[in-house]
Amino acid sequence: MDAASTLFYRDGINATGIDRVIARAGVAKASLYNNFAGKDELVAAYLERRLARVTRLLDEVEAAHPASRRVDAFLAHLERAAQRGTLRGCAFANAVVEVAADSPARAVIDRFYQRLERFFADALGVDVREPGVRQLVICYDGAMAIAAALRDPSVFTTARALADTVADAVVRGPRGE
Amino acid sequence: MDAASTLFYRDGINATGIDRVIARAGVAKASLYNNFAGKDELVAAYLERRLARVTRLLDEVEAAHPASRRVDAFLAHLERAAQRGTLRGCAFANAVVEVAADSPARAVIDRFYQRLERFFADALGVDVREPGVRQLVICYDGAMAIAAALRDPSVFTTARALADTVADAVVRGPRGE
DNA sequence: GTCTATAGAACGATAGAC
DNA sequence: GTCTATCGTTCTATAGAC
Repeated sequence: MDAASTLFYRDGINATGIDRVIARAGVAKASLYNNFAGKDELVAAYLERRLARVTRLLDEVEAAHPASRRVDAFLAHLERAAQRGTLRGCAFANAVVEVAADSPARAVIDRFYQRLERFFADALGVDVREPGVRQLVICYDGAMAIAAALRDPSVFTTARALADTVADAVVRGPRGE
Repeated sequence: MDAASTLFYRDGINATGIDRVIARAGVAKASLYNNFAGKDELVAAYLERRLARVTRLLDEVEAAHPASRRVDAFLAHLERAAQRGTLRGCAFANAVVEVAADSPARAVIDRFYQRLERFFADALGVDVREPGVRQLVICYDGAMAIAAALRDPSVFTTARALADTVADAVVRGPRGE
Protein backbone atom coordinates (compact mmCIF):
# COMPACT_ATOMS: atom_id res chain seq x y z
CA MET A 1 0.00 0.00 0.00
CA ASP A 2 1.54 3.23 -1.20
CA ALA A 3 -0.53 5.38 1.14
CA ALA A 4 0.45 3.46 4.24
CA SER A 5 4.10 3.66 3.30
CA THR A 6 3.99 7.43 2.97
CA LEU A 7 2.06 8.03 6.18
CA PHE A 8 3.89 5.54 8.36
CA TYR A 9 7.23 6.99 7.37
CA ARG A 10 6.28 10.64 7.45
CA ASP A 11 4.02 10.76 10.52
CA GLY A 12 5.09 7.66 12.42
CA ILE A 13 3.46 4.28 12.78
CA ASN A 14 1.51 4.70 15.99
CA ALA A 15 0.47 8.23 15.10
CA THR A 16 -1.11 7.02 11.85
CA GLY A 17 -4.55 5.45 12.16
CA ILE A 18 -6.14 2.93 9.87
CA ASP A 19 -8.76 5.48 8.88
CA ARG A 20 -6.11 7.87 7.68
CA VAL A 21 -4.52 5.18 5.55
CA ILE A 22 -7.72 4.13 3.82
CA ALA A 23 -8.78 7.73 3.30
CA ARG A 24 -5.51 8.54 1.54
CA ALA A 25 -5.58 5.33 -0.46
CA GLY A 26 -9.21 5.85 -1.46
CA VAL A 27 -10.17 2.30 -0.64
CA ALA A 28 -12.71 0.70 1.64
CA LYS A 29 -11.83 -0.54 5.07
CA ALA A 30 -12.84 -4.07 4.16
CA SER A 31 -10.39 -4.07 1.26
CA LEU A 32 -7.57 -3.38 3.64
CA TYR A 33 -8.57 -6.21 5.94
CA ASN A 34 -8.99 -8.53 2.97
CA ASN A 35 -5.36 -8.06 2.06
CA PHE A 36 -3.83 -7.71 5.53
CA ALA A 37 -4.74 -9.53 8.71
CA GLY A 38 -4.35 -6.37 10.73
CA LYS A 39 -2.25 -3.30 11.32
CA ASP A 40 0.75 -5.34 12.41
CA GLU A 41 0.90 -7.01 9.03
CA LEU A 42 0.33 -3.72 7.27
CA VAL A 43 3.33 -2.33 9.12
CA ALA A 44 5.38 -5.37 8.14
CA ALA A 45 4.31 -4.89 4.52
CA TYR A 46 5.29 -1.22 4.72
CA LEU A 47 8.77 -2.16 5.93
CA GLU A 48 8.98 -4.85 3.27
CA ARG A 49 8.40 -2.09 0.72
CA ARG A 50 11.10 0.06 2.23
CA LEU A 51 13.46 -2.90 2.28
CA ALA A 52 12.85 -3.59 -1.40
CA ARG A 53 13.49 0.08 -2.12
CA VAL A 54 16.75 0.34 -0.20
CA THR A 55 17.88 -3.00 -1.59
CA ARG A 56 17.34 -1.67 -5.10
CA LEU A 57 19.33 1.44 -4.21
CA LEU A 58 22.22 -0.58 -2.80
CA ASP A 59 22.21 -2.83 -5.85
CA GLU A 60 22.39 0.21 -8.11
CA VAL A 61 25.24 1.71 -6.11
CA GLU A 62 27.12 -1.58 -6.31
CA ALA A 63 26.61 -1.73 -10.06
CA ALA A 64 27.61 1.88 -10.68
CA HIS A 65 30.65 2.31 -8.45
CA PRO A 66 33.82 0.42 -7.59
CA ALA A 67 33.95 -0.92 -4.05
CA SER A 68 36.04 1.94 -2.71
CA ARG A 69 33.50 4.56 -3.81
CA ARG A 70 30.26 2.84 -2.77
CA VAL A 71 29.92 3.97 0.83
CA ASP A 72 30.40 7.59 -0.15
CA ALA A 73 27.93 7.27 -3.02
CA PHE A 74 25.36 5.77 -0.67
CA LEU A 75 25.78 8.51 1.93
CA ALA A 76 25.73 11.15 -0.80
CA HIS A 77 22.40 9.78 -1.94
CA LEU A 78 21.03 10.10 1.60
CA GLU A 79 22.43 13.61 1.80
CA ARG A 80 20.49 14.64 -1.28
CA ALA A 81 17.32 13.11 0.18
CA ALA A 82 17.92 15.07 3.39
CA GLN A 83 18.37 18.28 1.41
CA ARG A 84 15.04 17.63 -0.26
CA GLY A 85 13.51 17.47 3.21
CA THR A 86 12.00 14.05 2.64
CA LEU A 87 14.15 12.30 5.20
CA ARG A 88 12.58 11.38 8.52
CA GLY A 89 15.31 9.10 9.81
CA CYS A 90 15.79 5.43 9.08
CA ALA A 91 12.43 3.70 8.62
CA PHE A 92 13.75 0.57 10.30
CA ALA A 93 15.38 2.25 13.27
CA ASN A 94 12.20 4.27 13.71
CA ALA A 95 10.12 1.11 13.59
CA VAL A 96 12.22 -0.40 16.39
CA VAL A 97 11.01 2.45 18.59
CA GLU A 98 7.37 2.08 17.65
CA VAL A 99 6.54 -1.59 17.24
CA ALA A 100 6.27 -4.28 19.90
CA ALA A 101 9.11 -6.74 20.34
CA ASP A 102 7.02 -9.62 18.97
CA SER A 103 5.73 -7.77 15.91
CA PRO A 104 6.11 -9.41 12.50
CA ALA A 105 7.94 -6.22 11.54
CA ARG A 106 10.98 -7.35 13.53
CA ALA A 107 11.96 -9.97 10.98
CA VAL A 108 12.00 -7.34 8.23
CA ILE A 109 14.11 -5.03 10.36
CA ASP A 110 16.65 -7.79 10.93
CA ARG A 111 16.84 -8.46 7.20
CA PHE A 112 17.49 -4.78 6.55
CA TYR A 113 20.49 -4.74 8.85
CA GLN A 114 21.82 -7.93 7.30
CA ARG A 115 21.59 -6.39 3.85
CA LEU A 116 23.24 -3.20 5.05
CA GLU A 117 26.10 -5.09 6.67
CA ARG A 118 26.64 -7.07 3.50
CA PHE A 119 26.78 -3.86 1.48
CA PHE A 120 29.39 -2.35 3.78
CA ALA A 121 31.40 -5.57 3.95
CA ASP A 122 31.54 -5.81 0.16
CA ALA A 123 32.49 -2.15 -0.10
CA LEU A 124 35.33 -2.61 2.38
CA GLY A 125 36.28 -5.94 0.88
CA VAL A 126 36.21 -7.69 4.24
CA ASP A 127 34.12 -10.26 6.07
CA VAL A 128 30.88 -9.04 7.64
CA ARG A 129 32.28 -9.86 11.07
CA GLU A 130 35.08 -7.31 10.72
CA PRO A 131 34.57 -4.37 13.15
CA GLY A 132 34.78 -1.85 10.32
CA VAL A 133 31.49 -3.13 8.93
CA ARG A 134 29.63 -2.51 12.15
CA GLN A 135 31.33 0.86 12.44
CA LEU A 136 29.86 1.90 9.11
CA VAL A 137 26.43 0.77 10.28
CA ILE A 138 26.90 2.96 13.35
CA CYS A 139 27.90 5.78 11.03
CA TYR A 140 24.77 5.29 8.92
CA ASP A 141 22.33 4.98 11.80
CA GLY A 142 23.86 7.86 13.71
CA ALA A 143 23.74 10.17 10.72
CA MET A 144 20.11 9.26 10.04
CA ALA A 145 19.10 9.82 13.65
CA ILE A 146 20.83 13.19 13.86
CA ALA A 147 19.53 14.34 10.50
CA ALA A 148 16.03 13.66 11.81
CA ALA A 149 16.61 15.14 15.26
CA LEU A 150 18.42 18.31 14.24
CA ARG A 151 16.93 18.55 10.75
CA ASP A 152 20.41 19.28 9.50
CA PRO A 153 21.39 17.64 6.19
CA SER A 154 25.00 18.71 6.70
CA VAL A 155 25.46 15.81 9.11
CA PHE A 156 25.92 13.60 6.06
CA THR A 157 28.97 15.58 5.02
CA THR A 158 30.40 14.80 8.44
CA ALA A 159 29.29 11.19 8.16
CA ARG A 160 31.06 10.82 4.82
CA ALA A 161 34.28 12.03 6.37
CA LEU A 162 33.80 9.61 9.25
CA ALA A 163 33.17 6.74 6.84
CA ASP A 164 36.36 7.67 5.01
CA THR A 165 38.27 7.52 8.27
CA VAL A 166 36.82 4.07 8.97
CA ALA A 167 37.75 2.81 5.51
CA ASP A 168 41.28 4.17 5.90
CA ALA A 169 41.64 2.47 9.25
CA VAL A 170 40.44 -0.83 7.78
CA VAL A 171 42.92 -0.85 4.91
CA ARG A 172 45.76 0.26 7.19
CA GLY A 173 44.95 -2.42 9.71
CA PRO A 174 43.47 -2.17 13.22
CA ARG A 175 46.78 -0.99 14.75
CA GLY A 176 47.26 1.87 12.30
CA GLU A 177 49.77 -0.25 10.37
CA MET B 1 6.75 11.50 37.55
CA ASP B 2 8.87 8.40 38.03
CA ALA B 3 6.20 6.11 36.58
CA ALA B 4 5.88 8.07 33.36
CA SER B 5 9.62 8.10 32.89
CA THR B 6 9.89 4.34 33.19
CA LEU B 7 6.96 3.59 30.91
CA PHE B 8 7.71 6.17 28.23
CA TYR B 9 11.25 4.94 27.89
CA ARG B 10 10.56 1.22 28.11
CA ASP B 11 7.35 0.94 26.08
CA GLY B 12 7.45 4.06 23.97
CA ILE B 13 5.61 7.34 24.31
CA ASN B 14 2.64 6.76 22.02
CA ALA B 15 2.24 3.19 23.18
CA THR B 16 1.90 4.32 26.79
CA GLY B 17 -1.48 5.69 27.78
CA ILE B 18 -2.27 8.11 30.53
CA ASP B 19 -4.19 5.37 32.34
CA ARG B 20 -1.12 3.17 32.46
CA VAL B 21 0.93 5.99 33.94
CA ILE B 22 -1.51 6.82 36.73
CA ALA B 23 -2.06 3.15 37.50
CA ARG B 24 1.67 2.60 37.97
CA ALA B 25 2.05 5.83 39.93
CA GLY B 26 -0.94 5.02 42.13
CA VAL B 27 -2.38 8.50 41.82
CA ALA B 28 -5.67 9.91 40.60
CA LYS B 29 -6.08 11.14 37.08
CA ALA B 30 -6.94 14.60 38.35
CA SER B 31 -3.63 14.82 40.19
CA LEU B 32 -1.82 14.36 36.92
CA TYR B 33 -3.76 17.11 35.18
CA ASN B 34 -3.25 19.40 38.12
CA ASN B 35 0.49 19.18 37.63
CA PHE B 36 0.69 18.91 33.84
CA ALA B 37 -1.40 20.66 31.23
CA GLY B 38 -1.58 17.53 29.10
CA LYS B 39 0.35 14.58 27.80
CA ASP B 40 2.61 16.78 25.71
CA GLU B 41 3.89 18.50 28.81
CA LEU B 42 4.20 15.21 30.65
CA VAL B 43 6.40 13.98 27.83
CA ALA B 44 8.47 17.14 28.01
CA ALA B 45 8.84 16.66 31.77
CA TYR B 46 9.91 13.06 31.18
CA LEU B 47 12.63 14.21 28.80
CA GLU B 48 13.63 16.93 31.23
CA ARG B 49 14.19 14.15 33.77
CA ARG B 50 16.30 12.16 31.35
CA LEU B 51 18.28 15.27 30.47
CA ALA B 52 19.03 15.96 34.14
CA ARG B 53 20.12 12.36 34.51
CA VAL B 54 22.47 12.26 31.53
CA THR B 55 23.81 15.71 32.44
CA ARG B 56 24.68 14.39 35.88
CA LEU B 57 26.39 11.39 34.29
CA LEU B 58 28.42 13.57 31.93
CA ASP B 59 29.41 15.85 34.80
CA GLU B 60 30.59 12.85 36.78
CA VAL B 61 32.59 11.51 33.87
CA GLU B 62 34.19 14.93 33.39
CA ALA B 63 35.12 15.08 37.06
CA ALA B 64 36.49 11.55 37.22
CA HIS B 65 38.52 11.29 34.02
CA PRO B 66 41.03 13.35 32.06
CA ALA B 67 39.74 14.67 28.76
CA SER B 68 41.35 11.94 26.69
CA ARG B 69 39.55 9.18 28.63
CA ARG B 70 36.07 10.68 28.90
CA VAL B 71 34.49 9.49 25.67
CA ASP B 72 35.53 5.92 26.34
CA ALA B 73 34.28 6.12 29.92
CA PHE B 74 30.93 7.41 28.73
CA LEU B 75 30.53 4.68 26.11
CA ALA B 76 31.66 2.08 28.64
CA HIS B 77 28.90 3.24 30.95
CA LEU B 78 26.36 2.79 28.16
CA GLU B 79 27.80 -0.61 27.40
CA ARG B 80 27.21 -1.73 30.99
CA ALA B 81 23.64 -0.45 30.81
CA ALA B 82 23.12 -2.39 27.60
CA GLN B 83 24.48 -5.54 29.22
CA ARG B 84 21.97 -5.08 32.03
CA GLY B 85 19.27 -5.09 29.33
CA THR B 86 17.86 -1.76 30.48
CA LEU B 87 18.80 0.10 27.31
CA ARG B 88 16.07 0.89 24.81
CA GLY B 89 17.96 3.33 22.64
CA CYS B 90 18.45 7.03 23.21
CA ALA B 91 15.40 8.55 24.90
CA PHE B 92 15.80 11.74 22.89
CA ALA B 93 16.33 10.13 19.50
CA ASN B 94 13.34 7.91 20.24
CA ALA B 95 11.26 10.94 21.16
CA VAL B 96 12.07 12.53 17.81
CA VAL B 97 10.33 9.60 16.15
CA GLU B 98 7.27 9.73 18.37
CA VAL B 99 6.42 13.36 19.09
CA ALA B 100 5.05 16.00 16.75
CA ALA B 101 7.37 18.63 15.31
CA ASP B 102 5.78 21.39 17.41
CA SER B 103 5.79 19.49 20.68
CA PRO B 104 7.29 21.19 23.74
CA ALA B 105 9.54 18.14 23.93
CA ARG B 106 11.57 19.42 20.99
CA ALA B 107 13.25 22.13 23.03
CA VAL B 108 14.45 19.55 25.55
CA ILE B 109 15.77 17.35 22.76
CA ASP B 110 17.74 20.26 21.32
CA ARG B 111 19.25 21.00 24.72
CA PHE B 112 20.33 17.37 25.06
CA TYR B 113 22.26 17.48 21.81
CA GLN B 114 23.87 20.76 22.80
CA ARG B 115 25.03 19.26 26.07
CA LEU B 116 26.31 16.16 24.31
CA GLU B 117 28.24 18.21 21.76
CA ARG B 118 29.79 20.26 24.53
CA PHE B 119 30.87 17.09 26.30
CA PHE B 120 32.53 15.71 23.18
CA ALA B 121 34.12 19.05 22.32
CA ASP B 122 35.64 19.35 25.79
CA ALA B 123 36.84 15.75 25.64
CA LEU B 124 38.55 16.36 22.29
CA GLY B 125 39.78 19.76 23.38
CA VAL B 126 38.34 21.45 20.32
CA ASP B 127 35.58 23.86 19.40
CA VAL B 128 32.05 22.43 19.14
CA ARG B 129 32.04 23.29 15.46
CA GLU B 130 34.91 20.93 14.70
CA PRO B 131 33.72 17.95 12.60
CA GLY B 132 35.13 15.48 15.13
CA VAL B 133 32.51 16.56 17.65
CA ARG B 134 29.63 15.79 15.34
CA GLN B 135 31.32 12.54 14.39
CA LEU B 136 31.25 11.44 18.01
CA VAL B 137 27.57 12.34 18.22
CA ILE B 138 27.02 10.15 15.16
CA CYS B 139 28.97 7.42 16.92
CA TYR B 140 26.83 7.74 20.04
CA ASP B 141 23.47 7.85 18.27
CA GLY B 142 24.37 5.06 15.88
CA ALA B 143 25.51 2.78 18.68
CA MET B 144 22.34 3.46 20.67
CA ALA B 145 20.11 2.79 17.68
CA ILE B 146 21.84 -0.45 16.80
CA ALA B 147 21.95 -1.64 20.40
CA ALA B 148 18.18 -1.21 20.47
CA ALA B 149 17.53 -2.68 17.03
CA LEU B 150 19.78 -5.72 17.27
CA ARG B 151 19.70 -6.00 21.07
CA ASP B 152 23.43 -6.51 20.95
CA PRO B 153 25.47 -4.77 23.68
CA SER B 154 28.68 -5.62 21.85
CA VAL B 155 28.03 -2.73 19.48
CA PHE B 156 29.47 -0.46 22.16
CA THR B 157 32.80 -2.23 21.99
CA THR B 158 32.81 -1.41 18.29
CA ALA B 159 31.65 2.14 18.99
CA ARG B 160 34.49 2.66 21.47
CA ALA B 161 36.99 1.63 18.82
CA LEU B 162 35.33 3.99 16.35
CA ALA B 163 35.46 6.85 18.85
CA ASP B 164 39.16 6.12 19.35
CA THR B 165 39.70 6.36 15.62
CA VAL B 166 37.90 9.71 15.55
CA ALA B 167 39.97 11.07 18.43
CA ASP B 168 43.17 9.91 16.73
CA ALA B 169 42.16 11.60 13.50
CA VAL B 170 41.40 14.83 15.36
CA VAL B 171 44.77 15.03 17.12
CA ARG B 172 46.61 14.09 13.90
CA GLY B 173 44.76 16.70 11.92
CA PRO B 174 42.09 16.32 9.24
CA ARG B 175 44.61 15.32 6.55
CA GLY B 176 46.15 12.52 8.54
CA GLU B 177 49.07 14.72 9.66
C1' DG C 1 -22.97 -17.53 -8.94
C1' DT C 2 -18.71 -16.27 -7.20
C1' DC C 3 -15.34 -13.06 -6.16
C1' DT C 4 -13.89 -8.79 -4.80
C1' DA C 5 -14.77 -4.16 -4.52
C1' DT C 6 -17.42 -0.40 -2.16
C1' DA C 7 -19.45 2.73 1.77
C1' DG C 8 -20.50 2.84 6.13
C1' DA C 9 -22.52 1.42 10.74
C1' DA C 10 -21.20 -0.46 14.91
C1' DC C 11 -18.26 -3.13 18.08
C1' DG C 12 -15.38 -3.02 22.55
C1' DA C 13 -11.43 -0.94 24.15
C1' DT C 14 -8.82 2.73 25.25
C1' DA C 15 -7.06 7.24 24.30
C1' DG C 16 -6.59 12.10 26.33
C1' DA C 17 -9.06 15.70 28.85
C1' DC C 18 -11.92 17.52 32.51
C1' DG D 1 -15.18 9.06 37.80
C1' DT D 2 -17.02 10.59 33.47
C1' DC D 3 -16.89 12.63 29.22
C1' DT D 4 -16.02 12.33 24.14
C1' DA D 5 -13.15 11.00 20.41
C1' DT D 6 -10.77 7.73 18.17
C1' DC D 7 -8.39 3.47 18.00
C1' DG D 8 -8.29 -1.28 15.47
C1' DT D 9 -11.60 -4.38 14.07
C1' DT D 10 -15.81 -6.66 12.34
C1' DC D 11 -20.07 -6.58 10.12
C1' DT D 12 -23.96 -5.43 7.00
C1' DA D 13 -25.43 -4.44 2.58
C1' DT D 14 -24.73 -3.27 -2.17
C1' DA D 15 -22.45 -2.96 -6.83
C1' DG D 16 -19.86 -4.52 -10.57
C1' DA D 17 -16.35 -8.19 -13.03
C1' DC D 18 -15.45 -12.48 -14.63
